[in-house]
Amino acid sequence: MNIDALTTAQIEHLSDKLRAAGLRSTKPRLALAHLLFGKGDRHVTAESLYEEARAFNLSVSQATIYNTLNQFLDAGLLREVIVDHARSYFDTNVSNHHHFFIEGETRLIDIPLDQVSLKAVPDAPEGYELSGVDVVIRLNAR
Amino acid sequence: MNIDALTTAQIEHLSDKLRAAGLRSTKPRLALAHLLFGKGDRHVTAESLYEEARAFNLSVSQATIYNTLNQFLDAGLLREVIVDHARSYFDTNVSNHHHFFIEGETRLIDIPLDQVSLKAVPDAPEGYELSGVDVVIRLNAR
DNA sequence: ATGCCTGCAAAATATTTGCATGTAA
DNA sequence: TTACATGCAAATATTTTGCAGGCAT
Repeated sequence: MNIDALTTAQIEHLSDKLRAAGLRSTKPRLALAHLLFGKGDRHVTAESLYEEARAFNLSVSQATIYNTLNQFLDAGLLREVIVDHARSYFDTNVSNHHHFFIEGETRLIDIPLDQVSLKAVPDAPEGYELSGVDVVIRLNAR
Repeated sequence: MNIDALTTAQIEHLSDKLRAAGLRSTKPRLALAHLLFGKGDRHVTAESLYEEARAFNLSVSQATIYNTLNQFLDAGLLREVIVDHARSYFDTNVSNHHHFFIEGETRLIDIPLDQVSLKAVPDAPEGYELSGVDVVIRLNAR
């Protein structure tokens, strides 16, 4: 399986998505966009995406993986989830929701927003404005 | 100001705390414990504690700062707060509570537990057990 | 005396960046 | 053609670790 197996319609769709985000449609970006957005919501790390890319017969450098993830992030195509100081996680689901994080594994699970809403959000301190609320529920294997 | 300015009572108190945690009472640990626990709840990074230690006329290496923070963490004297992949934060308040994090600054603010409790905590997926719930409210300067 | 601590420097890890080359528009 | 992308390697930043010497118990 590789990028040449994609249909013209798939490529057009991804190209449009990239251009709508202000990014040029290039082969590495198309392939990474396909991996990221082609099969529903998912979570990746730079490393997991790099390995997937190679399995997809795409020769991208790690720098391009990082650069692409950061560009997609800036463009609002991805969301970053900070749960582990060892590694950055990226979520293709950019809507408001929260996460389970399994300690010791490299794995996140989405929690729909309605299953974990807050009773009340405290006011931001004077001079600051709220930019986001992240809830992380940490799990251990039983 | 340096560690020799501490009273015998202060030193005894900190020594007891260290020994109760299963750690030997050494000069670097006493001084760091004084900085960490001597003035109410606070948040530090390895770097901020390192600078404070030097201002306190304590010559500790960065390795000792990191090792000590990790030992205190393992002993339950500190809690780690994961909000930023650039750096680790340690909180001397180990009770259940949440945080404001100011984007672009190196600063955390505690939120008392009763100001931000969840309506409901979702069940852990089969095979896992809940280990903690972290709420981070991100702020930007207005 | 023994085992835990510490400092120093080197290693390990994740991520970013400079620069020359390549490619989309 | 021109500006943006990419690959490679080197740089950066944080944290961890190996080892020799020091200190608490």
